[in-house]
Amino acid sequence: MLKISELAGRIGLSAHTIRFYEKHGLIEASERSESGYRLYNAADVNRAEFVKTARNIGFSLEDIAQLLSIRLDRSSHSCQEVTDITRNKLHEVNRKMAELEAMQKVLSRLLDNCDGGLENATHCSILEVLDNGGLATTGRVN
Amino acid sequence: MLKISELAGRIGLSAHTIRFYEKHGLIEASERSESGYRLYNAADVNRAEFVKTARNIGFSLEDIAQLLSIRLDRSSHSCQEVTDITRNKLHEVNRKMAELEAMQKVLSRLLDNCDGGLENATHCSILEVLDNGGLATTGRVN
DNA sequence: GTTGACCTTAGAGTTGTCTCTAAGCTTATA
DNA sequence: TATAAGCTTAGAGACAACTCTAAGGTCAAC
Repeated sequence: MLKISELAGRIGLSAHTIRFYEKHGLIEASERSESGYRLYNAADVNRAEFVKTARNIGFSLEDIAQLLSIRLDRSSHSCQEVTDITRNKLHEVNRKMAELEAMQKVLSRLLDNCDGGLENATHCSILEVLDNGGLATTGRVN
Repeated sequence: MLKISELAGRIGLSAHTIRFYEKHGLIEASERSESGYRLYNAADVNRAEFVKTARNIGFSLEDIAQLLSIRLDRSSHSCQEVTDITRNKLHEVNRKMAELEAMQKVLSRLLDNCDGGLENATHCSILEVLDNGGLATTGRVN
């Protein structure tokens, strides 16, 4: 049976975060010592590691809560429920990537068109673009 | 002179957001009507449009505050200050993209290895991966 | 028996960007 | 003149995922 900071050290989270996860139903200590200390058994540790792994992959705490409830009773959930959660996450990641790619292109083009020298910013091409509502349509990167 | 909701309609922000930006020093109304209504002149509108354009590109409000202070007195700032802000933003975007790409790869691989059928989740390969600490080292996508 | 590390709780604070509410004043329209 | 739309302010609430604090109890070592 591990105490909270032992579990924390083992899975690489702070004790604070573990309590926070507990409050949100993700991690639990199946026992308490006489003095009220949380005590984690092997199953608790596995569950905590599951949470950490899912978090590392990028699942939200809410996603993880759903995954845990499936994990808790695998036979009454379908495999599809798991892939749905995973696919939704992938779509979300794809959406964010597309946004970031757009930003990346614009920022790169702003930098390409500006030498960034030590002269003053009176004719700075980046400020001009910002003043003119963005990159011109002509020659815009798609 | 535009009132707040006229400005809002013009640049595509809510009046709420414009007041919020004002509180953070990004947008200002150089005049008030007798009754206290904000009144925006052409320069105010240009400034607000600058803010909106920069926000669309993805600059944070803090970035924009810096860009605005340069814009306000271009001759006492160097072009380099502007490119520095832009370059930092690009680096930040690149970092986030790398994170998202890693997530994308893992999620795709999880989905590849799981048929996601309606059968129950007893042998769900995704749950297994999560239970085993992540994708195996052998064959890991770099 | 004292020090210091560790544990407990409830709850507040952080970050960034809004978004909304309440309570009341102003302006335009019918 | 009545009504509705629009404006004002200060301040609260939302979101995610922590992060920290205060005030105190517990435990191991010396």
